[in-house]
Amino acid sequence: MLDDRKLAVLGAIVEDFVSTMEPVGSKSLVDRHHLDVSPATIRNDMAVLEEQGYILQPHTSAGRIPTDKGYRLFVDRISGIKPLTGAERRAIETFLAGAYDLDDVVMRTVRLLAQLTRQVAVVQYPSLIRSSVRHVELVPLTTKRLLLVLITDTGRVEQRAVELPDPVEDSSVAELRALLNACLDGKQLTEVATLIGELADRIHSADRPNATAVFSVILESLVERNEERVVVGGAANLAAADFSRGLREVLESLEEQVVLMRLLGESVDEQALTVQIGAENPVAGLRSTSLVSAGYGTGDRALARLGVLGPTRMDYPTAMGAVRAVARYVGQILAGS
Amino acid sequence: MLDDRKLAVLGAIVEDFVSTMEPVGSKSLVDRHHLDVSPATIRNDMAVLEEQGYILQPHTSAGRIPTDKGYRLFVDRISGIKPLTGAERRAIETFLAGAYDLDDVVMRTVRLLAQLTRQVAVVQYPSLIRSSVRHVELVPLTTKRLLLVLITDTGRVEQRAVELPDPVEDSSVAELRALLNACLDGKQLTEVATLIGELADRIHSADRPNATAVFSVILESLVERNEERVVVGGAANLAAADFSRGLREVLESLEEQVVLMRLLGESVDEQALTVQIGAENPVAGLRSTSLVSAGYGTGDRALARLGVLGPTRMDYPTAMGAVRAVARYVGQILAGS
DNA sequence: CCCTGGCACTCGACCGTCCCGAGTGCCAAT
DNA sequence: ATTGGCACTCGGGACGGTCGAGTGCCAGGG
Repeated sequence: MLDDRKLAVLGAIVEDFVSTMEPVGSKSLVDRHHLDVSPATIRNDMAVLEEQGYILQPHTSAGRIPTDKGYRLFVDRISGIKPLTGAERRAIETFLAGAYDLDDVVMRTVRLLAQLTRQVAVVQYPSLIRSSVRHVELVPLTTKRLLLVLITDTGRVEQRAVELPDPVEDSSVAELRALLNACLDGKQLTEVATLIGELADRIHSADRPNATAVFSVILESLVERNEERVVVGGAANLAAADFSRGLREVLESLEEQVVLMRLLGESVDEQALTVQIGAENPVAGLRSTSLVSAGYGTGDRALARLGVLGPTRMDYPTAMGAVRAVARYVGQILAGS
Repeated sequence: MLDDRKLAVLGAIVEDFVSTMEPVGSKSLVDRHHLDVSPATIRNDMAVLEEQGYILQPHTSAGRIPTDKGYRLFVDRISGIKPLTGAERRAIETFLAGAYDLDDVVMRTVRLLAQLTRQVAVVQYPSLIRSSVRHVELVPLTTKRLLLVLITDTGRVEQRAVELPDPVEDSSVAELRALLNACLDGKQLTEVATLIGELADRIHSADRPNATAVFSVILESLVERNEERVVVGGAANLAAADFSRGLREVLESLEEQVVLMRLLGESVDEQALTVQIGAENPVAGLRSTSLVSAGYGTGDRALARLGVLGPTRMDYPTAMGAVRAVARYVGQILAGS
């Protein structure tokens, strides 16, 4: 029911609208893209496309603009993924290779994506849940206060203060630290909860109040850190794509970690490149934006997601190319360090 | 040369313009504020004020708007600092009291300031330089890699990976850790550089390559971390105050840590409440914005600065009140923890 | 000397009108 | 199925007139 040519017409409309930001008419279509038919034919095709809901005209007797459904079809069946240029690949490589830190990797990735796509970049920290313990450290701050440092194999470091019910001596802190490391080292974070449960029974009753304080903080870190961090960058790019009124709404959404998690969290276990267009995404304030995202991680399991957010009228092929490439490189960097 | 009434007129102009965002004329002034003179008199005063550069008219035969110089005079001599309401004080207190972490304090402070003033909030992390060492921790990750954790008395935790030239055993790591803590504990960070210099001589020659690697990372952390972190929040509030074209510029500036440091760094050792208006501030992209900032810290020394950034036409008395109050509370929280 | 009322003037904002042109839908012809 | 022709629609820009807020100036009065 949708002709090859009609698809081509839709593709052309999307491309023209993305680059000019103006409704596109039958005349301008035929000479910009060398379709070998007359404007009248295009008009007929357009009428069909409109009837099916892929495009619409903002006012009578104006050009057409794609609807969300139109972009969806464009992404799924018409456009490809535009690979990066060699120069861009090299830029990514050198820029990311300079990172010395997980924080630094994430920060650089955000900047990179934002600059590459001229959109807003969002990068989620590698999920705690999917990684494993590399080391647990307990540092006495005062006699009634410890600092708990949890280091994962992805290089992420979580630190939390622990308030102790009883004063404690350095020797028993060392003991607890040794115990924790012996028990947790190398284990998946998902196992930690049960392991700690078993551990609790083996503590001398005198030390038990303090130990349980530490344990509960560890558990808190794991549960509550379901609110994983998402870093945003390149918000300035929103100013260029004028959402006249919606801009405030979008900026507000971008400042809410919870909202960002919901946005990215939709398909967290998929490694795949995903596009959420306009109203498809779960956040109300972002109904006029699209998200192109991909999972990244070491090997084949996805640790987290990253992507770019822009107006629905964004350059999908380019954005998809950039996101896919960056996700791969970040995965390599993480695996290599 | 500037009459009491002329000052009052300027004040009234600023207030009206801030609240209505429209040029204000002589007529509307006299009945909004009950000045007991005729519009004609006001007009004469306005002519003088304009001649002196405190106000200007955007087009002939329109109302007047304040210049940067006008706002400056307003802040310095006319307006006071508007104290917060009781409800606001309580809100600050309860909101900040819930923080369990330095990161959390900073995050909450940013949100608080942004919400209180409906402007963009900027909060600088407590300066490393001005704080002292509470603990140094070395954690072996592999035999050729350590994690260095540096904890300060303000609760700030810096972590850095150290690549070692030679493989190392746990025992010698423990030794080095003990040595570092014995030497550095409780010392001001400013002294650390010299202390480490002395320490280097006391190392067995076999361990020296590894030790110097650790030392150099410590020193790096101190020097390079002159780029202190600044956290920004409430950027959505910029959308309300329409900088039609400048918005992109402003958002870009807010994403550059270096720029923010320059902005706040102007007067870092002053505890005082400071207002930088329009072109007074050192950042080119922020020529149409003002910054109200104050130092905060424990006791009488300022650890860092926090403040709000908004269009030059902002409500200075309220902003100043909020910034001053929040700075005080944050200082208390930091001292108390 | 400072304030005031009056007056002529300016100019931006608003509104209605008009016109143009891009773009459409429909239809008959190929 | 495609095409050329044709009448139609409607948004946007140009033009012009009115309105009113606001100004500067000046002469008169406390």
